[in-house]
Amino acid sequence: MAFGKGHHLHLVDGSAFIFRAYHALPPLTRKSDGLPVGAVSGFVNMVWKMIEDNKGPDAPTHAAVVFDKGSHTFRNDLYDLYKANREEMPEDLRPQIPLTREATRAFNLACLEQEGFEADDIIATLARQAREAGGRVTIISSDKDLMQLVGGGVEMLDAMKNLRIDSEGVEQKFGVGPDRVVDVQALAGDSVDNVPGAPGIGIKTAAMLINEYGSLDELLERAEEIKQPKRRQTLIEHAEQIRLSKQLVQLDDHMPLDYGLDTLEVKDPDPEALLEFLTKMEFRTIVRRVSETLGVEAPTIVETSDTPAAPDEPEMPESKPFDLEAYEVVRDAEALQVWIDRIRDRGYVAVDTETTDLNEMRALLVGISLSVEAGQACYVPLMHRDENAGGLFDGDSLAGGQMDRDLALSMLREVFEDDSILKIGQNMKYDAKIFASVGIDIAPIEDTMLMSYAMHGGLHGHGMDTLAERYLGHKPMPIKELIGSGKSQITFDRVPVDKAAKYAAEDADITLRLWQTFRPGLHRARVTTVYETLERPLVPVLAAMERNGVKVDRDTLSRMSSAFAQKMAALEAEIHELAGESFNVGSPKQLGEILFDRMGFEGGKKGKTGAWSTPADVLEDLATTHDLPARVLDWRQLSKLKSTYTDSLQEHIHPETGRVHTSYSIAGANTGRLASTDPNLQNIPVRTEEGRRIRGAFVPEEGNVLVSLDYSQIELRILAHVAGIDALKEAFRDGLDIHAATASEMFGVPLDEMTPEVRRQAKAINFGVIYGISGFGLARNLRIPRGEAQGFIDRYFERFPGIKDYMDATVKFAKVEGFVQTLFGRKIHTPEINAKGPGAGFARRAAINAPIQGTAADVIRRAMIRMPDAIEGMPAKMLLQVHDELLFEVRADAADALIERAREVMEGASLPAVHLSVPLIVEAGQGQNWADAH
DNA sequence: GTACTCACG
DNA sequence: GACGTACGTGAGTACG
Repeated sequence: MAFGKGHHLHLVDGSAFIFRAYHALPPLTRKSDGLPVGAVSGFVNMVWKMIEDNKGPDAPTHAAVVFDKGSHTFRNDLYDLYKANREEMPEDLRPQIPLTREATRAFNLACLEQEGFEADDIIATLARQAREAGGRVTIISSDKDLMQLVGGGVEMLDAMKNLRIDSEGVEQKFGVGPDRVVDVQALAGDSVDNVPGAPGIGIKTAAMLINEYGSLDELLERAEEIKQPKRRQTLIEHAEQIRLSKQLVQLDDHMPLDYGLDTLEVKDPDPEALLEFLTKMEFRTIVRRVSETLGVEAPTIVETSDTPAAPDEPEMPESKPFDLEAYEVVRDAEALQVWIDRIRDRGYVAVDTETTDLNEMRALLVGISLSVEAGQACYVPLMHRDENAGGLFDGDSLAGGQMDRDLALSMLREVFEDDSILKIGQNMKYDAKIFASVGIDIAPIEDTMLMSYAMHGGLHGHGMDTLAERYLGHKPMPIKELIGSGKSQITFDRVPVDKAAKYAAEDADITLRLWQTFRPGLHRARVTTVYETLERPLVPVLAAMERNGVKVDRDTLSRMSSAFAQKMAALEAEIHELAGESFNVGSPKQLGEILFDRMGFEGGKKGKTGAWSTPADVLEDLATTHDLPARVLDWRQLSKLKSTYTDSLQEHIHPETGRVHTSYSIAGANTGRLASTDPNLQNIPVRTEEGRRIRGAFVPEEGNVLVSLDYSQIELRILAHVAGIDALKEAFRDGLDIHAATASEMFGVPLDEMTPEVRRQAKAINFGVIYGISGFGLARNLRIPRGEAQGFIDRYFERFPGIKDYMDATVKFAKVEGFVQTLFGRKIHTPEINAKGPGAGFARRAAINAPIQGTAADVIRRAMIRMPDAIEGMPAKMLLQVHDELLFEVRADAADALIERAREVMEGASLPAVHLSVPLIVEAGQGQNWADAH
């Protein structure tokens, strides 16, 4: 039947339905296996309600559900920042997307989507066609972007509020008729979609201007006539940006479509197909309702034994015991295919890789374990060596009974790179890097370690052993049983396959069970957003940075090592001479005996073990009166630089890449900071001239430069914001030297009369505040009497009373709730806060510091997560993060462009989630090595 | 394996 | 009134 006069087309904004369903509903999982289906369930209910509500005389004759497809549209080509501030799609929503398509078809509704276009464009095109054919259209959506389509037989319907929107409704919302909505939107911009518009002009002003001038074109043409000088200037200066904005908001109603309106005719749902889908999803209520309405018998949904924990129950599930004998060894393609089918059926899989090395850059893939259901897991051995062939010549031959590695990987690739299948791992960054090394880009992912970090940060570690014991009541098989320890340790590929399989499959099994346990907990603890925006998206970003590595010049380090060794030998001789005897300068115990027992110096302290303690500050005091401690300090500095940096860094240069590849632990630091290990590249010297030379060994490849961008005073800025200190905020807004400003405020010294000494004291106090200041700590840091330090603190609190209030409030919150929070919702638990004794002081200061340090950590995490997209296409790589600094390597001619782009991302990183009342400022530098890039 | 020391933010 | 303290990390060395 050809669409025409008297016909009525319903166009449903399907993507909006999905997001509404996802965010409005608690996380629902399919009972039998834990598959996330909350959004599907909500979607199905909304579609069903829509169908029921629209029966009767005005029922649609034609209908379609329209979806967005892909994230890149022609609008991104017009403006690369379009929708750039959108948070990533939550990963537990991703596998539900194909299911909503399936649901639509199960309802016998046309399901439309097209690559490169938004759902809105398809809707616009169909609405135009229907109107031109003389029919009526109802758009089921509340999206204001669609309001431009209203009029001439087109209406909108907000299905949630059951509200019809016609031309009049649009005029109420925008102050202009539907035909001028685009003009108003172009002027006002849209923060949600990141449409720039004209700065300082909102919907109200935009509507007024359009009404006055009739149209946007007219307005821009006659902008000179505008009376308000500022507004006139804005419109003239931003005319291009406004025209671009119009292009962005203007829907394309002439899309090429492969189907006509005629094909969208409404058909009744086929009860069998619909109920089959709903039964598969295990939606009991809707199955019953649909059956009743359609007058058919409801199919039964099989009850399964492993019921997930109810919301208030503890997180320990009553689960199947672990049975190592039940695990399967996959030895051929047929067996692997069976597992792949099971995975596709489920939509998710727990994965674990076994390798030859804990360091991903050296590690070779040995085998892969998979699990799709608690208690059921398999191991796919790939590169195990023949344990019996330990001889001189056949020691490297492969053990029998293993699949061809390349075949197995090509089969698994289809699953690991499939957008609709969730891959669950414990510390997925490790596995992602291993897979990257064999050319597999694993996504989307879920990480049980990071789920635990988001939920239990501060309570305990997040390694698999800890989590399995705490939350599954199960102690995993220790790896030592397989590979031994110490000198006789072997690599995993030497472990017999059958033994290896039990260990490996158990890990996948545990990971799957942890995921099932943690999933509901994440929402209950209200940290889903933290996990989804600050933890999980960081995994691929860090994996890429670590694989990039940073080039380190071996010769520079080697020359420095030799020079240090010579100087140390000379100092050592001098020290022995001064001491009158030979001893190990590197032994604090022996040094203490020389200094305090034999030479009779005062001021030494003994440690827990009764040995003398000789930290640098004590030696510094002694150095004022004697040469020996001074020489020891020099020796220690060189010793540190040599062993920790110039020597050890050389050993970390990767033989193939010639670069140093650190590893970041995401869940290591309690506050949300990253930690760098193996080697630690977050503590490369910078404070002394001698040490700073080590940074000179960090270099770019030929034709490139290193670019460093760092947040200026980010923690103090955050403090000013969270504690609401107006004086500090103003100082930051005015771009003042914050330590000098603090000193001026405290001591009444005018800024232009500030002395370095007074500024230094204020600086120490500023840092002290962030650390949960104490008179003792400040006194020690500034080397002043304790009473004087306390006086400073009292004066500071007097000048900035908000700080004290903030500290007290934070501690009180921690005592009541057991945790503190960052501005982005990260929780840091404080289990010791109510303890008695000295521990209470530590916990108190940690609780004060955590929200500040943690918020800063969250900010740079957000910047890092956005960075790959922001610098896409530029000849630049992000290499390192050092808490408030990001280091890039970029082709020399693109350095300035990179700085501009990266700075924009970093300075705007808190948005749109948090609007700080102080600006975030990023300082940038570039050079031929890391020292010069500062 | 623990303690001490010291490099960074 | 005494006690013991700046916050967060990782790594190398000595020593038991």
